[in-house]
Amino acid sequence: MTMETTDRLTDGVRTALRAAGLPDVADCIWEVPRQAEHGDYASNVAMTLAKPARRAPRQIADLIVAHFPPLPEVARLEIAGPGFINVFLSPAWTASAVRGILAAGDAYGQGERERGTRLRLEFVSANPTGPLVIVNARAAAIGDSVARLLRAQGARVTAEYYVNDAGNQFEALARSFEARLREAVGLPFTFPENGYPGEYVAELARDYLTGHRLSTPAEVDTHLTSLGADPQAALVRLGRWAVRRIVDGQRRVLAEYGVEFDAWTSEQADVREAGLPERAIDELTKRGVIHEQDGALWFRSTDFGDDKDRVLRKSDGELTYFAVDVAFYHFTKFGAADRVVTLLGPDHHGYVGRIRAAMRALGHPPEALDVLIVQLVTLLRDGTPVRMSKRRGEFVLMEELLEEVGRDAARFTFLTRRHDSPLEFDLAVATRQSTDNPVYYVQYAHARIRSIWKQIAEQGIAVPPWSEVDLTRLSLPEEQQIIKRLLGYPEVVAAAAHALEAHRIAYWLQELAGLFHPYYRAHRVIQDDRALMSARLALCTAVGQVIKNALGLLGVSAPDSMTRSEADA
RNA sequence: GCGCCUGUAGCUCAGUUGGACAGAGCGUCGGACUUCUAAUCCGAGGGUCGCAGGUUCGAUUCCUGCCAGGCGCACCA
Repeated sequence: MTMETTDRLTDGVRTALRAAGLPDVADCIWEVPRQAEHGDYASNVAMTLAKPARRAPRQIADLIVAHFPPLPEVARLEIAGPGFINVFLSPAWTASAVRGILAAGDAYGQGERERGTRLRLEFVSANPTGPLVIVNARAAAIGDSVARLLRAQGARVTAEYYVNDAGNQFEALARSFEARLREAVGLPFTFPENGYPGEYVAELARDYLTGHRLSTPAEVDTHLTSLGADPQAALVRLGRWAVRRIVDGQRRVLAEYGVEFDAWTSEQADVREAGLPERAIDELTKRGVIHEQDGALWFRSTDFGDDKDRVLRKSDGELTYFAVDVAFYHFTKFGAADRVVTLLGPDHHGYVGRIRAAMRALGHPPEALDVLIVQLVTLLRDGTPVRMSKRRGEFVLMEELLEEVGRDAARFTFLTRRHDSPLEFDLAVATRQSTDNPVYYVQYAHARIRSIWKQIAEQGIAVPPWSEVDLTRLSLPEEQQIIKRLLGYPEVVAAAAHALEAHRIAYWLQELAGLFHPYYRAHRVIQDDRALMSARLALCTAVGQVIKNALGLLGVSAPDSMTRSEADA
């Protein structure tokens, strides 16, 4: 793997600093200036050194430039403004860099910043009480892309889905399910007050009856009493059946979406029945941060930055959800990982403080836990919000979204917003197969490049191996600009992974496509000047490769051709 | 009342962990198809970066206050 250009520039600066007898810097920020006159890279290192070196920024910049070692990629250095060092790359070197991109292929853009990190990434984790809805699709798109980004940086990522198959919500589902079973055959029933009224529970009940060959009230009555020694045990068995079916449905939709999880952790089986909450309480007790009050067991989370102390075991003897979560985070997550990332909905953000407090109390470094809040999605149909009411069981399902807009458009659209920002998802726009829809703009660039190759093959044109192609023919300003863009890609991936922000890739892709399309229209690749053709072909192939790699990080396909459907033709 | 998030072009949003005249897409207006796919391209117009202070050589970015919107503040999950 060749070193990044910016790393080599940083080495150059440090060499110059040593030679000039100036203090060293740990790192050196290289940014790509907005304006071409400011060069290809610019650094403010001279300004940051002004204080420790007790010299004027421009004077330091002069010394750095004077002592900078010759590098093949650097054409010249300039000092500008208050002390910026502007780097101008050599066009010949830039052009030759295309070869490196082509050689790296699918691996281009991967890095080592998270090499060896064991990372546990939890996302979606919808309650197993109903099908996935649109906000889950957003979390799935973001979480899966963050997982891909981190893997591209060498992290060993476990994508985890936590199934809350215990507690009040589980019980409400089980009671709803039982009521629907009785209702289906005409037995008397009372629908639970906090139950799940959605039609899917009734559907599930009908499936259950069919599967168990039950049709008459008498059969159902006998069956229900045969399920367990007491009504509670029977209810639990019914509930488990319903949860299994619902979770299977969630898993299926996620798989269609291209999202696979490595771990499906069950609150009931993997945390509660494994006795982890009790062990967590023991550990906290040993650390002296537990006290009893009013018959309940409290964790003194205020000692660790929380607003108020939190109950772990209620006065009725039951564990709180928090106690279970502390165990889940401490044993299951941190037991198998150095770093933990969780995506949560905005309704849970008040919860983050106490989990952080508990992890600090248990000795986990605060920076090892990241919580990303994924904001809500407002669904629009032709500009007007689609009303959703969970209480009435009315919401837009994730599978309906997939059916209507497709996997690529859905995922890409979710990744055009920062996770922290509320999202308006306009179905009309996401469905439209046109310019409005950035995913097609990017995919089209890839398809156009593949199409050039198709032409090459059809016309029987021979293309020499890249090692024999004279890349210095790539001298147009547009070509230089595109190559420099491609060279910045690994840094964008690294930064996106570090910030846990997949949307940066989506924006970067749109900008790359925005450079490619005008170039493609203005300059022909296939032409009589075969040397120039080969050089341009190398560039286009590199662009296609990087688009494919970047779309891969978003879980979006890179098609060889675009076929517009009749409706929008 | 307390806490978190958000406030950037008509709309939806970026803004590279404090940098050099503030960006994109859509929408509006005007143009370009005998060409490797026009799902494309070219051009024009559009802004007191919510408001007011502060830190800094330098602030859309950091700090404080205020205004507006969203969400959360259980011995619920």
